[in-house]
Amino acid sequence: MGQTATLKKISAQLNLSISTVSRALKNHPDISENTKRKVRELAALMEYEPNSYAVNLRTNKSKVIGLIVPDISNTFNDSFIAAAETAARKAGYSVLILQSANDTQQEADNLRLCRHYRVDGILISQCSESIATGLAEKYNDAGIPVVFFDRVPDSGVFDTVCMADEEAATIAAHTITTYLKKNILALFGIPALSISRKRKETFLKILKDKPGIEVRTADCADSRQATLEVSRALEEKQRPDHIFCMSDELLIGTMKALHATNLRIPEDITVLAISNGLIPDLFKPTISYIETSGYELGKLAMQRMLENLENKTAPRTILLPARLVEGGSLR
Amino acid sequence: MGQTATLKKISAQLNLSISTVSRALKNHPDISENTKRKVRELAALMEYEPNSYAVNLRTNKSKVIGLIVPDISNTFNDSFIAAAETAARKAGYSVLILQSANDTQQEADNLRLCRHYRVDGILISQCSESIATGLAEKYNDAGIPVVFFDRVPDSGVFDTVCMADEEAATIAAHTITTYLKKNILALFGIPALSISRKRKETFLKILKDKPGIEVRTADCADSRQATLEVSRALEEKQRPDHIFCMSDELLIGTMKALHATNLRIPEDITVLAISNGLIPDLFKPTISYIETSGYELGKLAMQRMLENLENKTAPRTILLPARLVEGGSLR
DNA sequence: GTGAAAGCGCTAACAA
DNA sequence: TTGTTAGCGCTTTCAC
Repeated sequence: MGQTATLKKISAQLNLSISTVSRALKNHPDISENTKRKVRELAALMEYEPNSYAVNLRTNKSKVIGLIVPDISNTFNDSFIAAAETAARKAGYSVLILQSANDTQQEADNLRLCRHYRVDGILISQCSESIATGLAEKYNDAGIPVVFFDRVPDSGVFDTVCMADEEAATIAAHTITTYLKKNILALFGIPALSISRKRKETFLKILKDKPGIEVRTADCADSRQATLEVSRALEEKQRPDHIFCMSDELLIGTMKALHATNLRIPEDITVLAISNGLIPDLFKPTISYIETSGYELGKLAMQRMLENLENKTAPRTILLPARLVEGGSLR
Repeated sequence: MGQTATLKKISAQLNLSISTVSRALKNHPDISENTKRKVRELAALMEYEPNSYAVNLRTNKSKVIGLIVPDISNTFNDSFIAAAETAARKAGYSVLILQSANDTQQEADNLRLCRHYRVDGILISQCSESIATGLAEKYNDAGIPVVFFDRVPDSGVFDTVCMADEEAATIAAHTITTYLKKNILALFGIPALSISRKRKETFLKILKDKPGIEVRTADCADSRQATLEVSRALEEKQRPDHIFCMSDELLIGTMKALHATNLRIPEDITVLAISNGLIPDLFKPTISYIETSGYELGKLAMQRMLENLENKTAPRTILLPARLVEGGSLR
């Protein structure tokens, strides 16, 4: 590390004690203006930067927030991260980002790393339901706030920030009745996640007893599987006249399948997605979508975290309202 | 923080000294198997996790690598980050991700934060040319390796990992002669960045003296501006028969403009981009592109960083070879 | 207005 | 094989 400036070195140069220098840099009222000036000047010259490790060891505050996501490279997660980082920075916090790669073991490792780095709080979008939830309780008890976002656990005992899933699914279902669609293919994510289950249940409940509406659903692990499911459905004699995708990933898979056909949107088939907003705009016509803004969610989640860091309050469930953004894929 | 386990607490419970416990957990040969077993059991029970701040203060190694990017939410950067994080994790490092938001001041702040957190190394995609470069020299001198990626400085005195820009631009130019294109619109990023300049210069040099080829270029700050430039060019009486985009962002802007017309790809106009690979596949037909894999680059850059951390060697310039991925947008 | 000293949790040289 | 001790850089109480 070469010659890093420390309080000791500064104090030696100025013939002052370490504590005086420390106080001077903190603008402590006890210290004379003259001393403060001298200290500050030398500190600037030597490019003094407090050693966070010493500070944290002493104060037991790391000013770091752990952010655990299943995967960074995902238009939703990355805009979430971008917003969260910005909000944290404003409050003097940094963000340690950890990927779980949809792996339960790695998710547990990440929680361990958060302990290792003594993070002040944890923001997590869980990949496995059980593990994270179990550990979260302990962290909360230990005074480390845990805020779940996007992929949140079901029970109401944790702080959660996510889309209004029921509302979004309701909008999606109502669109179908509004546009008089008859033959629906609806794609959802893996049912292990509460976010998938919630959206699917609500969606189906509303359409269930509607006469003359045929709904077929598929649980897709990824975009590739969505392509497969859509291609298969399109080959059947009663092909869908409407496809609903609960995420960007599934929309991408769907469009790949549609592009392989000559079907026109919206004349021959209509499409609706739940999306972060970038992807749907790339198609012609643009795809109508129900917005889930990673950016907004990131801002909200970090705000909630900072609140908890201020003083821990009772768990709250924060829902980001859903809204329909009209593209050209409905008719 | 409640009751965090520490060496002290463990040693008290077992009537051992702190150092014995420390050594036992490190599997030091001096310690008896019996003691090791007892210590490990209690440590597991108490969920002991070494306090990284104490460790780092003592060892002067943080096991953290600072990763500074202009912006996280960008398909290139996020796949880079994902790959870099994975590679770092395997080597026992964590990654502190900092955004510069294309702001020189914030970039300088991020470098300060890296000092504050005493990161072991810095990976940076710079947003301003001068600042980062100046500081990097100092860090390197202080024994903190700095590796530039993607948006790298020109001079050969730093470690850099990026695409083979000249090669990519060469491929792009040759495609034009191969397909007998006559009227080219070529979009580049802001010229303040060496990556833009390099690609543009090479591209133009090759096409310069080719008879019968008309090249028009535009420097675009973002996707919106690309849309504008393309729309404008398409309205002219001598409209382009080929558009080249040096990035995904510019491709998105270009396609938005093309979607607003009735021009068919590739019959009426052809398109080629330099891209990370996700975006071009969303269109119909898919867009041909010269691949710049954020994922590959992230892996390479982190490998180079780890090498430097092992033992610092002379700066090296690592280039990721370019390759053309054929879609349906050329003819 | 300034200094001395203790201690955060850990490692490692030295002692026993 | 285990214990003692010093010290990493900082904050903070207490003393002067």
